[in-house]
Amino acid sequence: MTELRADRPRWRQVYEIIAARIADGTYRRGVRIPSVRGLQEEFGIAVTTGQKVMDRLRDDGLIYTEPGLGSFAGPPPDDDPS
Amino acid sequence: MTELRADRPRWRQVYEIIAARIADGTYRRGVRIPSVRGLQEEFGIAVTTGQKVMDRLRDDGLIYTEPGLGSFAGPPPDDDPS
DNA sequence: ACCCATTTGTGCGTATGTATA
DNA sequence: TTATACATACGCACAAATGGG
Repeated sequence: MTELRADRPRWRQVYEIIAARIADGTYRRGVRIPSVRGLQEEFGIAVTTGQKVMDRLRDDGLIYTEPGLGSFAGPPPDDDPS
Repeated sequence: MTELRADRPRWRQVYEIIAARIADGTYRRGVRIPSVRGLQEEFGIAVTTGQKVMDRLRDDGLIYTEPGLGSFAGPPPDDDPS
C-alpha cells in the first residue's frame, strides 16, 4: 500500500502518480488503469476520493472511460458505434 | 425550491442553470454566486453535489473562488497577493 | 433469458481543516 | 469568539453498463 504524505491533498498525489505512470509508459495507450476500487486498495483512499482522481484525469484528457468496463490510458479510440 | 428532473444528473442540471445565469448576466462578473449551501437550499441537492457543481464551474473558468469568502462569476481579478 | 461479479456514475450524509470577516 | 464558506476526505447506497456463465 503506497503511503501518501499529509502535506498535500491525497487526491492530487494519486492523480500525479497515475499521470506519471501514463507519461513514462507504465500504462501504455489503450491499457486499462486501476479501477476506483483498485486505487482504494493501492493507496488507501476512499471511493469518492478515487472518483475525483478519475474525474480529473478524464477532464484533463489523460484517460478515457468505458462505463462498466474501466478506464484506459490515453485518448479514446475512434470507434463510436452510436 | 427549483425542481430538478430525473432524466439527467442533478449536478449537471444545476451546473447548467448557474452557467446560464452567468451567460445571461443574472450573475455579473465579480458578483458572488450562491454558496454550496445556497445551492443546497435552492435545488435540494446535497453538499457534496453542490461541491461538484462548483468544482466544474471553476474548472471551466466560469467562476473563481476565494476560500472563506465565496465564489464569484467570471474570470478572477488580477490581484494575487502571494 | 437469467444471474452474478466488476466497474463506473450519481447522490446522499458527515466530519474536519482552513480562510475570511 | 462566532459565523460563514470553501476544501478535503471519509463512508454508504443504488443505478446502469459490461461480460462470463
